[in-house]
Amino acid sequence: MPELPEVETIRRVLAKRIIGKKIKNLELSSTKVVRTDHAVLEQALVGQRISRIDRIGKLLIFCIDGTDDTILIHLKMTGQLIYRDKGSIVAGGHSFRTQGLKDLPNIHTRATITFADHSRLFFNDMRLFAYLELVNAKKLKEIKPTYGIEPGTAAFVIDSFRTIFHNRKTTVKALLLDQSLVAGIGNIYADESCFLAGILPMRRAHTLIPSEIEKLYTAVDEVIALGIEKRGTTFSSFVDGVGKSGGFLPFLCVYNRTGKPCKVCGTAIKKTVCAGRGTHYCPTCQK
DNA sequence: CTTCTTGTTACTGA
DNA sequence: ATCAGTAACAAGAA
Repeated sequence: MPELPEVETIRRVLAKRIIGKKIKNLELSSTKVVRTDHAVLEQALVGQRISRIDRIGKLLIFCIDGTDDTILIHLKMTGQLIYRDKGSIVAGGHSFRTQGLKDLPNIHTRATITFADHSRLFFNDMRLFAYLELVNAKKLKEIKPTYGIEPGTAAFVIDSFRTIFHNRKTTVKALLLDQSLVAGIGNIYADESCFLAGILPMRRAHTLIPSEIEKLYTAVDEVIALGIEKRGTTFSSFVDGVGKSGGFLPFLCVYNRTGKPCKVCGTAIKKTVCAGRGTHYCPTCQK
């Protein structure tokens, strides 16, 4: 489940490796993962270079040098972007079915970009939720305002956070997961933020007193920053831009720790459903 | 076999 | 009209 820290980790790893490289070839699957017509994509990409990689929330934006067109990639739940140098590519010759998933391409590879130096970028997705799409500057401009304030940016200020919680009857968790309000938080970091703030995720947002909103604001900022520093959480399928696991798993306090002792007070971590998602919390530390 | 997993959206109902 | 809650999507693990 790549969330902001995982997507940012991928962005940083890939930026170091693919920016400025000439795109030589594209291999695209006919699944719905590739949303743009193949011929149109080839026309836009082959012979061009990626000038920069941006990110809004969990959405990656690959800018194409010399044009206003961009490639959007959303990994959704099981998407992966893995870069391989020329020498590390496993030679073909055996079928995908008998091939290990660490070999690339594999059965889940939906797009492959080959650069002029023979290095490659693989876009994998086990389920077919992730997508790759070519959009022009006008369309991208329309997408941007659909995202809310983002932890780690100048727009992430306490006043905006207060406004989000003002008069909202829904749960704290639902607000944190709403990308149009706060961009980049998913199930893992929502639960972890609530734990750090000492607030139950199922609390109604308007019942939070000012000091609680401040605590949650700080908690979100800190959890996301630490997540980025530890290069994301590998819980199921996340790997960074070169296939490495993230390092945040040992820092999780509640997510996927049902029944295990709270790291602060020793109480067994509980799990319930909130905002339609598995929700983990410490019944003692969180009020 | 059933149940559970999640990011986003479309739909439902109040 | 607005807002909140949930089913659906998909495919694999347990």
